[in-house]
Amino acid sequence: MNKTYNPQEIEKKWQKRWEDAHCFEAEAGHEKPKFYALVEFPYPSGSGMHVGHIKAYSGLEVVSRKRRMEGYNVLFPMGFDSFGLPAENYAIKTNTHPHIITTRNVEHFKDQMKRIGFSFDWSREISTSLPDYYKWTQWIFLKLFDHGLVFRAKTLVNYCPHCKVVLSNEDSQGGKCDVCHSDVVQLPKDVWYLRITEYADKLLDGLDTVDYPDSIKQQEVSWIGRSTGAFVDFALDGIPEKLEIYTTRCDTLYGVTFMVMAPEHPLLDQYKDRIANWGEVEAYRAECAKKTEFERTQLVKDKTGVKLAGISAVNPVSGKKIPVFIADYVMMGYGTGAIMAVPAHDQRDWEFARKFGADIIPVIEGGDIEKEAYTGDGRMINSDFLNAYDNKKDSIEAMLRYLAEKGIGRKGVQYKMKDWAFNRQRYWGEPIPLIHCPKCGTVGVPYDQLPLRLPDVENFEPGTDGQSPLARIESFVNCTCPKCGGPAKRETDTMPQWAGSSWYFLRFVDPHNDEAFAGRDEMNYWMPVDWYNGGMEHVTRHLLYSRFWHHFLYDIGEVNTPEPYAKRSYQGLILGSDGEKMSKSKGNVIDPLDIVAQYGADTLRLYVLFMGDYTAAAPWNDDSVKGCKRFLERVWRLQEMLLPDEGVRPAMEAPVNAMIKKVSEDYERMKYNTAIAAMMSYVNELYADGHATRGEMRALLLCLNPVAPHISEEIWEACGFGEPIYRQSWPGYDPEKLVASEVEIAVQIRGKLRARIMVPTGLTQADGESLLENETVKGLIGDAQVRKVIFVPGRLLNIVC
RNA sequence: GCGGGUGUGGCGGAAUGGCAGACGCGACAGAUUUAGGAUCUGUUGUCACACGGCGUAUGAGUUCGAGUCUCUUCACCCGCACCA
Repeated sequence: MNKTYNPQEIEKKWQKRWEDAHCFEAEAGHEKPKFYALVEFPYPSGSGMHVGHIKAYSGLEVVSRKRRMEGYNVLFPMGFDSFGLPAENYAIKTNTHPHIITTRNVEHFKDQMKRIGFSFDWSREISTSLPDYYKWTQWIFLKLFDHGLVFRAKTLVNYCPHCKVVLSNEDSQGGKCDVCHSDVVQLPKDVWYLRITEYADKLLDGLDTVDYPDSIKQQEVSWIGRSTGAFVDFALDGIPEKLEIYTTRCDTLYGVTFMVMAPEHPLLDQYKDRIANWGEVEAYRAECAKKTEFERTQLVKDKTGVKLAGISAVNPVSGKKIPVFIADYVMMGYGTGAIMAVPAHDQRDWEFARKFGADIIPVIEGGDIEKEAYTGDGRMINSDFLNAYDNKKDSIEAMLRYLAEKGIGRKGVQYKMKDWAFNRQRYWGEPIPLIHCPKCGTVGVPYDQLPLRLPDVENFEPGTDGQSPLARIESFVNCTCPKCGGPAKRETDTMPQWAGSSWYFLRFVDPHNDEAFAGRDEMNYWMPVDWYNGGMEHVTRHLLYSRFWHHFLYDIGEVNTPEPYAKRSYQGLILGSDGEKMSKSKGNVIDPLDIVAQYGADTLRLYVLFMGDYTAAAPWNDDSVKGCKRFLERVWRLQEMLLPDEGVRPAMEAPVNAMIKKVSEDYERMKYNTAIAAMMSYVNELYADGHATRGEMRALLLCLNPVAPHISEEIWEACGFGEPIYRQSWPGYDPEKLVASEVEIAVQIRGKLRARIMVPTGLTQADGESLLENETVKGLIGDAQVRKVIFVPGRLLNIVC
């Protein structure tokens, strides 16, 4: 060994070896225990990989390499989520087909991933934009359609004027478009939905059966937002229809002093000739429509509204006539779009009542309703038969019974989550396989005609009329109805970005199957995914959507488990060196391939795992990258200190075993930073000694391999340790040899540190008293009376005197 | 407003209720070097010459012992949000 460490050279060499040996491909047999590790496949953007991708993949990369060495059959696949708006926008700009752009980007990404040395199974690569793949996306969609989970409705939708597409609720969080971040507007539109709300309870209950961090579970729970309450019918004066409202506090019905309807409530249009001040209503509506979602929910503290003239409602329990308002603090998208207002016990109603001069009648004892609404619990008052109850649980139950008896109300459940607006008025997505027949209505494309291929177009520009570019292709649009054979037209919307990723993990288990999305045997063996790592930003999008699809496939008997992922984890962001989120505009973006060119892939991998707690955000630091390179160079130079002994010297037994234990455990806990620190400490000990035996070196290289596979393989080979590390077993440790024969413990007097003494290993709690004979300890106690001795073996001796 | 989280040296960060600051960066010193760089060795929370004292956002509490557990206050981050 007289070479210096040259990462560029050895990394290329080992990447080729691994590829030629096919050593990271999952084995076809099903005898071994399996381990399915999944990381979120990327959208192949033109700018290539981001350091965030490296961190996201490196975590399970380490676990996968370790599990292979432990004898598992490991599936660690990679593919590309290749349909999507950025490629299409770029296509419009450069007038190049998105397929060409996507193919180029995929090749670029793949090349980059290989240069990092990730141990992905490339034989199972998939791309969601390829017909072989999206055939099955369409197939699952048709199954959803067949089971009544696809519907079309004209409602207010989230629309991005910049991208010219309808967005789902999940894609417009905070009133911003998920793709371009511009303000989303509400428009009435006729679009396709998937009935995800039908699965709300299953998605909630399923969380109890999986191993996800609490932060993720909580976020899903609050996004689904289940609430239980009651629907109550209010009669309206002079209108034959009842006004149905939703409330979680039906026991406060006696305190209802007015009603509020959302400005968009359909009943208004239906009976507009009975509304004396219709002009005022229309003006208010126009004003509301102008506000963005953001203004309507965040900035507007002042309640606004219009009282409907000529209309009043009747409180169904008290029989009192009460006024009806429209106000934009009531949303059409939640509950029934109308509420019963109880100003004494709801702050929003209270504010509205104050401004519009409505009565405030307390029905729960407590608080001071002159100052604010009282939302706490207490005895019911002014409420007839409910006055007998002193807590809301009982009073709600009593009222529910009453409402049911009288037939004016019923128990109900509401979710914040809305049905999934499932459409894009764009080109680069899966064509929705539905046909509109004037005679038969909406008909699914027959399964044997899948895939319904995306036709070539000349112009990818979305239509100004809100229609997809597909609508301009007559040969695509015009077809015959599969039912009646008559002339019909194809649906021209495409599926949203999240369609292809909602089931991709299933395709990985059997990617070349052309009979089914995946074979039963393969699914029974590989599913569920044992460990899925990805970004926190996907919790209320991809994670929710894919769980929904999987629950559905389970219900129709197509997959073997309801939940797709047994365990989920996430990684923290890598921030720029200025502590800000990396972005091109801030100029703080780090290109991972620059780091590879300068320091090597092993240094990059080591750094992203060492930089801090894996789940926490941490800023990039160039100097720390150098420190990681320095560590690898120290490992490299250990070759100069090598002793011919194949074993481990007695003095090194404890450090070797302790390192193996720490690394083994910490890799599994995603505590990569402390695992690496343990290896650094171990190397420091070898340097302090000035020597390392071959046995001591072997242990280090095996432990280091999952993080820095190239350098460890290279040194392994140079030392002549035999078969490459990818064929070796993970090292075990001997618990007996974890600590040396003597150990230093702390001596405390009343909890204050006073001295450190060496004691033999293996003392038990009972030996504590005997330590009082130690000279150092005797000196500390002096003449004092020992009242209590606390001895924690291996750690400390605390004497109370 | 609701939910979740975080707060430890100059910096990134370690610590099953048991020696706070592992490991790394940076800094300082020494060795080597014509010099710089690289490398190796040492020092590096803070006050103090020292003995020792003080230190994990804040104030209290539990305990032989608290960064860790309980309560208080403050600050910051993330998610949701007129959700009836």
